[in-house]
Amino acid sequence: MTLTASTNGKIPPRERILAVASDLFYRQGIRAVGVDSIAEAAGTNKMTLYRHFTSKDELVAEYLRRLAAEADTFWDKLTAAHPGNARAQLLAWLDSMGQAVTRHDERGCALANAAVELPDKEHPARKVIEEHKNHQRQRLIALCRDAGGDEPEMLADELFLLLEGARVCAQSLGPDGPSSRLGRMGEALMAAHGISCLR
Amino acid sequence: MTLTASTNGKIPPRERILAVASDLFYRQGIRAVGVDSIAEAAGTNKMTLYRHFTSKDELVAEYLRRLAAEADTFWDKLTAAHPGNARAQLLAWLDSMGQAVTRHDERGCALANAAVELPDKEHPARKVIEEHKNHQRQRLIALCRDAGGDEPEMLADELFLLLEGARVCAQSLGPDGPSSRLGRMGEALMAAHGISCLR
DNA sequence: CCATATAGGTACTGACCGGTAACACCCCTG
DNA sequence: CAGGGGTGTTACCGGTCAGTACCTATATGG
Repeated sequence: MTLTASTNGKIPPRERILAVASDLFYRQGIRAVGVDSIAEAAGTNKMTLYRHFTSKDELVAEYLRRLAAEADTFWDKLTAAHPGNARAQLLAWLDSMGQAVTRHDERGCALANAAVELPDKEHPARKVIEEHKNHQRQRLIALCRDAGGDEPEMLADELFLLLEGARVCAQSLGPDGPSSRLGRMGEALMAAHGISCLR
Repeated sequence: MTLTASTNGKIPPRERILAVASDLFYRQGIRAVGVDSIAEAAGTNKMTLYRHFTSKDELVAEYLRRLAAEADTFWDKLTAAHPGNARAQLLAWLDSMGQAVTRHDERGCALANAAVELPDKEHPARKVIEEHKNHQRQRLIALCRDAGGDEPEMLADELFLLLEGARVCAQSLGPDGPSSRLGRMGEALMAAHGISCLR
């Protein structure tokens, strides 16, 4: 029926639902997407959806859990690509973020967006968001420390906030606004903390 | 009936509706708040609401317009408080933002949050958001230029993204996370661009 | 070949959504 | 006093929300 239903080869419904939900939640917003439309776009129905997820809130939490895991895998790849070279890892991370932020379909960090959409502290997604953001921050701090600059925690938080800002800014001023300068800003900050950015 | 209805002295319904809507939209999110609950909390009813606002979308746009105007007034006061002294204005701005970001009821920038909640480019709120963010950025650029640092546009965008990041980060990691360091980060950036931060 | 598990289909619930129609009211002004 | 604009009240519209009951179809594995 729907576009995505054609990719229904042997992928089990749970995966199809999650894939479709991820796309819709990210592009249109969590509250804007109903479970009916998710089920339909996944080429299944609401009953099957509720057999795999106890509630929409749980589906949202799982959607965010997947993204958090993907982000973590991305960090692992970054580490493996420049083994033992924290400075190179940091530069590669910055470069990737700079590119991601200027993509035209960029709608910011799905986790951060979810935090905006779901202010209720009891929502199951809140724990996922908080833990992931904390985890990312800690990895960044460790990276800055290993890269050998002074005040590594300060540098890490600067880069963290800068990225967070660039991703949200891209949604209001577009990918060609201040967000497009994220890479250069990050390098300037690294330099200011005594980490060379020469390749 | 409701708490806010007690402040119903001589304030016309349009103002009451806007005040209540601002509070609810900001705290709970735009999509999470229905027009019925706004009308009820404003001590009036849906009909009166629709006599003053053609649609919920228009009410949302007006809510954001008010906030944008308030922010502009705040800038004007800042300018008047330190006439002719751009450096002092910049420091005062930074100080205010640092304080705002660590407030416990902080839920970030209402305009930026609205951009997250309303991805539809046709929504009347989008224009308000885009214009306001652009305007704020330009004011910040002018201020950095007047303060006499080198690369004023770069500094302004750095501060801009840092603030945007701090406000969104406060929603995931709380007011005591990286956001609490906004002030010091901003001063470091100013110093890096050759603007003294001594009082 | 049968049993069980998983998936699809349909129809439904009760609540809420944004938005409107019709009518009574009250206060201010002419 | 008459009139009218702004307000309040109630009931309603069609649509959508999250979530469920019940039944059928298919596929897999003993």
